[in-house]
Amino acid sequence: MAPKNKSPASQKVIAASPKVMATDGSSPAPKRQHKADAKVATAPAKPRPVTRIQREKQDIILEAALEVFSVHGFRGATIDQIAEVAGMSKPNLLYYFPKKEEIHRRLMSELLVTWLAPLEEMRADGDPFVEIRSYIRRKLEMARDFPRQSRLFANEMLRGAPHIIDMLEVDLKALVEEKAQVLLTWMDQGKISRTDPYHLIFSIWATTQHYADFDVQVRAILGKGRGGEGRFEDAARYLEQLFLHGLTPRPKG
Amino acid sequence: MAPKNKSPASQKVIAASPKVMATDGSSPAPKRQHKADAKVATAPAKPRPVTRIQREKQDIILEAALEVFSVHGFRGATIDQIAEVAGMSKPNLLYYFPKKEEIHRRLMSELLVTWLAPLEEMRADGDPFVEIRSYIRRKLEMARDFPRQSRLFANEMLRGAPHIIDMLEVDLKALVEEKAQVLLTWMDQGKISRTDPYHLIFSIWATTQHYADFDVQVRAILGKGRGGEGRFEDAARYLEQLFLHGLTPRPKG
DNA sequence: CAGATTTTTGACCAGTTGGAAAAATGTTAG
DNA sequence: CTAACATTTTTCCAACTGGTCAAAAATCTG
Repeated sequence: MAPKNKSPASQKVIAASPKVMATDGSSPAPKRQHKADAKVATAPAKPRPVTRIQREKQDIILEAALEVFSVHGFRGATIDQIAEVAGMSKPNLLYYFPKKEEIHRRLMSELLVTWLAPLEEMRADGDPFVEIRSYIRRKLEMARDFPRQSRLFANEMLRGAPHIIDMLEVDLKALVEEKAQVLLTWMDQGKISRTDPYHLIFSIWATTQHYADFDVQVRAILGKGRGGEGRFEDAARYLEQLFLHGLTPRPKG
Repeated sequence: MAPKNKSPASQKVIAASPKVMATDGSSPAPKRQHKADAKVATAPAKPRPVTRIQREKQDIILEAALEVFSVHGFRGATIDQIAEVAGMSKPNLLYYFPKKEEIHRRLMSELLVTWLAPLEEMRADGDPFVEIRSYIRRKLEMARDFPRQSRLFANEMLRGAPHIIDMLEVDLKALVEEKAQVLLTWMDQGKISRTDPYHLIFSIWATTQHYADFDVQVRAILGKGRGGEGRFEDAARYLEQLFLHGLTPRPKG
């Protein structure tokens, strides 16, 4: 496997998700305009000022924002903090993201995409146990490799998900319903134990993300000995046993 | 300007935990002193009123603080917000808790006690399945009845638990180690499947608290139909199956 | 290279924040 | 009733907040 993680690698995480550009449509055109310059009727020939520098700086900012937002939440984080982590002045940061909320929105929409990817990969035509096992693995790897994203997500949930509630109710719900259907099919076929597919998915989310969101607690309890890097391997083994053993249909006895 | 009563039921939540009174060093109410005996040289006796009113107001403040801290976290919450929810002016609130941090600290230390109680109740001399099942039930009930406490705890974890890391590494760790030992004994006796007791406990925490911390997500996915009050019953049934079925030792064959 | 454009910076602002001080208003024991 | 103490309110403040703006600096054009 790839027992590597750490900050430098995770740097690209968010940007490395060119999948869908969800509901954000922010044209970062920091074009300075005078009041007199009203919008032209049809502006199709809008030059895209997305220069190299702009993209780089935006990535740096988003990375810094991830660092701060994931710890303090939206309200608790300050632009100054983010700017400092990003190594630039506050006005300079605001040149790229005129609003604090905009940074967060970008982060959230990009996050959702990467966050749902593992579940999307669960194939109906695969072997149930292999698929579920792989899904758990992938989720656990994300908790290990991208803990900040996990915490960012958790922070948003705790607040009631004001910025992404729509996406949850539409995209996420649809995806989960689809996969729940897959699980139900497997159950009907007797391939896995009959149980509630929704709560099954919830429990996989909960158990895997726990190792990112409650990392401090996990470490504190496991201590120096077992709290090291190996804890994810232990967790993987345990969760596999919990879910697969639990799902194994037992011959009536 | 009428301070509006919020949820009267939830008002007493924290105070309603008469369990242990932990680490908060509220010494047994020193009566009011007259100046006569106040001037004793060796009197380190701080004037600690703790009148009835004080206790009432403090409870109101703590309740309001729970409401706000559990949503916005420590940094994101403001004293003004808390004061408004508590139905008093900011300076008035500061009269009872001179520091914002102090409110949070109180909340956290009281929380830890109630939060660990369910695990403490898991008896080594009981039937393993009954004990584990009861533990899961209790934790789930707490997620259902005291979701704000759960979120307060989660918020603290996400930040790295700066205010309670010590307690985690000492009290919590000791408790978990004790109970892990109990679980190991049961495993040795062949009463439950052999597995990692620490991660087993983690997974119970994760799955149960999920229904409080990620409540928005759960509701969004289950929709109006199954997202109602019944979701906790469904969750209880599911989790019971997951853990107990998963732990049932199967006759080898 | 000049000129145009993009990026960065420093000064600044209005509103919010945690908190201090003190005056004003209860409350209560004697 | 009244002094002593408890509580509340009013006023204030310095630091911080998200954000603006024009000018300076850097970069990109031809």
